[in-house]
Amino acid sequence: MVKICNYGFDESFVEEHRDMHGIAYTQNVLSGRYKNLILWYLKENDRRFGEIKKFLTSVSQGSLTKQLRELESDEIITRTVYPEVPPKVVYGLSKKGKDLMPIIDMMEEFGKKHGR
Amino acid sequence: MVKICNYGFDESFVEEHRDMHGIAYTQNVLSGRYKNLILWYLKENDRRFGEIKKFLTSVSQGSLTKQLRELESDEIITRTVYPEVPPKVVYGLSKKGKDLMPIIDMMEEFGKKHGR
DNA sequence: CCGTATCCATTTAGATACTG
DNA sequence: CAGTATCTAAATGGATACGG
Repeated sequence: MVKICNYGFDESFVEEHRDMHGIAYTQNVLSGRYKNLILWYLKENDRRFGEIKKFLTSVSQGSLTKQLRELESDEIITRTVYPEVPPKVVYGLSKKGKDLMPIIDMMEEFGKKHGR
Repeated sequence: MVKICNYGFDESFVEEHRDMHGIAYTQNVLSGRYKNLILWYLKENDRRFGEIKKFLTSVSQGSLTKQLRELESDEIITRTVYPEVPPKVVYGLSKKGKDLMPIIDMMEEFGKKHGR
């Protein structure tokens, strides 16, 4: 399938499904092993790369970088580099990312209610 | 990583992150290329296998079956077989699945607002 | 400290053929 | 009609080594 729009559905599919365009987009933004957890963690505070890595005990550095880059390019999170030695990089929610928080909250609620 | 609880995080991780147990569970339930779209489609009406397949123009039969089986085993959807010839199988939202609808709605809304 | 690059393992999905 | 079985392709994530 040829991808357009960075969210995994081809042109004709999107054309035929204008109605559900939105849900496909959001699914793509959130698709990724750790993205929900990262956003949940950023909800309370901005965090440094190392903090996030430590929080997600089992993620590899490469995978974490990839997920953060995707969230950044989707403009869900911001990335601020402090030109120090050693370097310091802080991640935080963008305005768009904050718009996502009600969804994160409801996912948390649903899981709390129905998860084992 | 050893999987427990069918949602991709190992025992020690879950133990250390009781707080966010819920979000990990929900992410797992919704993870899958077409699950959001299927749920969105079932929101209005119960649907037959063939209808869903036709709606998701690009999904293969095997993939669709897999996604439906997962949603069924997570008790998000119900599957009703009518013993006719030719067979008729109808999928619908369970009570738990209906609990998911506010999340689906908000995802749709977010995407409508922010997606290109 | 916070990455990138490379390679490899696992997971997930599509294509095709066949069946009650 | 609504599957199952098998094979293959693609996407995703982990491990390791190295760099500014």
